[in-house]
Amino acid sequence: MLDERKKRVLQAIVEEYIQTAEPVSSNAIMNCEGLECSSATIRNEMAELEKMGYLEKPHTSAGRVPSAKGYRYYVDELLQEDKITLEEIKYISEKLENKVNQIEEITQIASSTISEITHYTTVAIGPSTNEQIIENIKFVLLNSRMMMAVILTDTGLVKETIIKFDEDITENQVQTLSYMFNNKLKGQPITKIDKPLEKYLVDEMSYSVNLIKPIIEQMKKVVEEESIHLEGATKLLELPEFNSLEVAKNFVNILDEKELMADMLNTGFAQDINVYIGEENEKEELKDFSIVTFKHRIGNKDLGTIGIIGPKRMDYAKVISVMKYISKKLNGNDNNKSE
Amino acid sequence: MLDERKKRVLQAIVEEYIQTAEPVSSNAIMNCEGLECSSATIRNEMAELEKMGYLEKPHTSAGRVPSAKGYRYYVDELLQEDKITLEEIKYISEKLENKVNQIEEITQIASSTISEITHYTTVAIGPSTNEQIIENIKFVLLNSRMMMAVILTDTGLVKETIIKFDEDITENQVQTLSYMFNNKLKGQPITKIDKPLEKYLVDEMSYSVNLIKPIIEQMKKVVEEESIHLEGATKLLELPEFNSLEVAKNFVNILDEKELMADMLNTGFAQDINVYIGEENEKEELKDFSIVTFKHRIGNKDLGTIGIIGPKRMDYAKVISVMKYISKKLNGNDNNKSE
DNA sequence: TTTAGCACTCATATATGTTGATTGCTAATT
DNA sequence: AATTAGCAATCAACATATATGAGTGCTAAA
Repeated sequence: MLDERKKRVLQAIVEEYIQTAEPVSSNAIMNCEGLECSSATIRNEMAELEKMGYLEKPHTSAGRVPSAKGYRYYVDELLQEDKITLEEIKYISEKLENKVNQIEEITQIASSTISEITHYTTVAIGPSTNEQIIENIKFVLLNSRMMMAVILTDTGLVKETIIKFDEDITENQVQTLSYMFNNKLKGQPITKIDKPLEKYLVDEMSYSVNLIKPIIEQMKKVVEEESIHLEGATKLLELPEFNSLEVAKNFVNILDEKELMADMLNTGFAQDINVYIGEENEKEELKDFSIVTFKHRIGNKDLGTIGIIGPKRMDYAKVISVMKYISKKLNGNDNNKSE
Repeated sequence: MLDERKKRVLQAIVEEYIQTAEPVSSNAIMNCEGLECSSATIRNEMAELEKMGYLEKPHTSAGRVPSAKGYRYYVDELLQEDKITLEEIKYISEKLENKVNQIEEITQIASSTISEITHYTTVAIGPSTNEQIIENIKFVLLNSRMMMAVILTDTGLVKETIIKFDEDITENQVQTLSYMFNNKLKGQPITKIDKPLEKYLVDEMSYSVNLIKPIIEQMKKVVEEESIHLEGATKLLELPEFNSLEVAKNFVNILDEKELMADMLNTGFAQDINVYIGEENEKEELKDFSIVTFKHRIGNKDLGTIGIIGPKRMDYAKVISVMKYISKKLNGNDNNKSE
């Protein structure tokens, strides 16, 4: 357990470092609130905090920098969560309330709003489709060789795809297909669109392979697609820690790897808001970054995940308060009178 | 007009510089084909070429670098276009023939193929929708307050969007709407989906505003959306000229600006393949890059534009031959026996 | 327990020297 | 008249030395 003054020192250092990105010296925080003592005293405290693992020194004659443990302590114990302004609350409300009709888009809008306010990069991923239940399937004949399939799920998600055939099809065929597919799939999880179904329809129901195969394949493909959405990809490049070309390149490459992003968003959801600081990230590539994520859900329905990715010295107070607010708004339990 | 040896020298310098990204010295090209003379002679030629504006010197004791004028001369007069290998031809054919069914996707596939082969960044933009003619409109009732609209155009383009209503709608309403819209819009340019139409339907045909307004607005929106597709965005970052953080950041920021990209692809199409070298680009931001574009069209139907963006010292020979080949393949006049 | 004082450390900045690639010119050669 | 060898001059790039100063850690006094 840290005594009161050590907490103060740690907090001051974390906050100063978040702001300046420069190692913090004993002088720099001497005049901070609640620290009315000399730099020498602070140096002593700093030395102890370092021994306990909360701080690090880049080199002997530099100031101190928070360690992962330091950030963690700060986030868990010291953070003050009221760093969201009234203007921001207003802005968020506007953005979200305007467009509540597009269920797929809402996560993206939330994600871009977060990026705008925090100036970090955000990643949004749609709901993991394979947990969803098919509510309805529509087939629409477009022309003699093209059909559109529309899949509706219980979460309100809509996936649509165009299917092309090598032979002509008729409105009648589409009708019976539509009936058949709905009959087999309504109320079933979306993963039931698979090879066995194709086999069943061809072998047992004696539909033509040329007809069924493209339908199943295309629907399967579109259903499995994960839609990842990046916002503010270049924002981090403005930060001083990205002044090394090495790091900047690295970051851009990370963002390019969609799978990594998806993984990142899909790990562990113990709390409503999850914070991973530097080395706490499972992926090696992310160990220089901090990540804050939350799931957008209504009831127990997963509607997507939003993550923010920033430097280890990200402004946790702001990020977390913004995330909490948006999460509350999205997930419906908003009893906040913002206007 | 340049004499034969000057041409040789210019060509050697351009090609060497494209390969190495280092200023080219008189020694370096002494043993090039058709240049059996001493470095001193080459130096004399180089000095003259510089005076004429084809070459530049970064500083006194460095080699020469081609100027924009130099590249231009090279592209117009000296370039040999057979820099596409058999493997590449095979690869392209495979990629393109595999997926000729998705009309929207084809431009993107072509674009990603080009990026893979050339190792530059490519940008693809869909056909400019507002020239297209509506062939058919389908409305599909999804549930009591959601409808999907599908628009088919003469180029085979399909746009679809979900429309939500504030009041319940019936299958019957959708039927008459569908009839009405098709009646008014079939054979019309896509730009006819506009405010006057809304006004007409509401005022003259006495449809409910609550019904018509969301339909028109949403369809208008989806039709106007420009779909820009980037491929290999990080590839250029590997090139030595992007070793300056300044340039790298600048590049990433450029790619982020969708409008700029769209503009870039939509300027001037005098030739089938257009080459803009450095300062020749209208946009200030692009003056350190070269851009090669071509339009994907069948007959006089515009199906999209593909552009490649690379350093001024891009491998024009390769890029142009790949682009020409793909353009030929896409645009149908392929009388090349590749297999 | 706190703090003033001071020697020590070390990244950063600046100046200075060295190297080597490359040019441009001149004079000799073809 | 055109080509080429030879050589001084140039200058970025690298390496090395020197100075600066911000910041610490320790000691001893308050």
